[in-house]
Amino acid sequence: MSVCTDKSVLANKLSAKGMRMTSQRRILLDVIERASEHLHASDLLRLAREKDDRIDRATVYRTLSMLKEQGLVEELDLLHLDGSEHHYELKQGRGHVHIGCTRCGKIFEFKTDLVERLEAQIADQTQCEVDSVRIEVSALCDNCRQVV
Amino acid sequence: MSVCTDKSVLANKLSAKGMRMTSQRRILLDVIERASEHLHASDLLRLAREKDDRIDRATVYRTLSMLKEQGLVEELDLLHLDGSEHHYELKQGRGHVHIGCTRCGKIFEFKTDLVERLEAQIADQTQCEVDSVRIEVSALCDNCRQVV
DNA sequence: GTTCCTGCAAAGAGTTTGCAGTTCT
DNA sequence: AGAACTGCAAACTCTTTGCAGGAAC
Repeated sequence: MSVCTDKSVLANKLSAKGMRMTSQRRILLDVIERASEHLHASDLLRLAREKDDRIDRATVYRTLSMLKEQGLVEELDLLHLDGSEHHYELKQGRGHVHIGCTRCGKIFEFKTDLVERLEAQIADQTQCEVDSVRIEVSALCDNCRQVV
Repeated sequence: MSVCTDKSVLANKLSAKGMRMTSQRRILLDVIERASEHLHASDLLRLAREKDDRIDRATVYRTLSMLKEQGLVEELDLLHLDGSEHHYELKQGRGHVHIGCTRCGKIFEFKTDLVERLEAQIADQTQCEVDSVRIEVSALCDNCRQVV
């Protein structure tokens, strides 16, 4: 696991927004950017502590909340397939859907233009100004269908 | 507020599934069926206690969890616009989306055939067997757009 | 030098569980 | 009679907050 020296994309964005950069934040941002899965707060805490074991839970929650406010990460529930934690991922282009398997708990991403179309419909038929769209599907995945 | 004597639709469905009917469940089912809004557990407890003040929190949670398992109610998060409670609604035909206003917290329902189409796409392009689709949109509603 | 951020510890919400007694079928 | 359900109380998980010291700008 590499030490994080260079400024990450997130760190640059945050600095640009005038937020302070601290060693804790640098570590947390790095973990979030490298994450291959959807992290929840306790994952993030554990991974961050591998780099600095004095990082506190409170810092993790405060950082996540700040990143959410700045529009850099998105909060998901992923259908609470494992407990009631929140999950976080880098804010991406819209157009993707999370499919969670109710049996094995695995999360799959599915890309579709229907999300954009949904936004267009809402803009068209309501007076609402859409901020974000969260689509979570519970399903039985290929593997689990064969096992059952 | 009327006393609930007749068997409700939910009660019939549950009996048909071989679940036991108790006075507590009858009250809870009645509240859920009459609800005009998306209830959370504490709403349900409060409303149920208007009819029988000995009903316990644990019974509410156990009943909700049973109804969820039986596929009669659906759990929503409604974007956690007010805290991190779960919300519940009667399981309906799919095709509807929840739009939550980030400013006033009000929840709007929006009907669209895109949900069905999404399911069709998933069935078509993945090996997953869809169980349910939850779409939650955060937005600024008409009223709040004018105020800001 | 001021403002913001941090760790610590404690509190808070929301939910779940073990148990002994009660109710349903 | 037997299984399922209930209230009570305690526990548990996830998250937030107040505070005093420390780091960033």
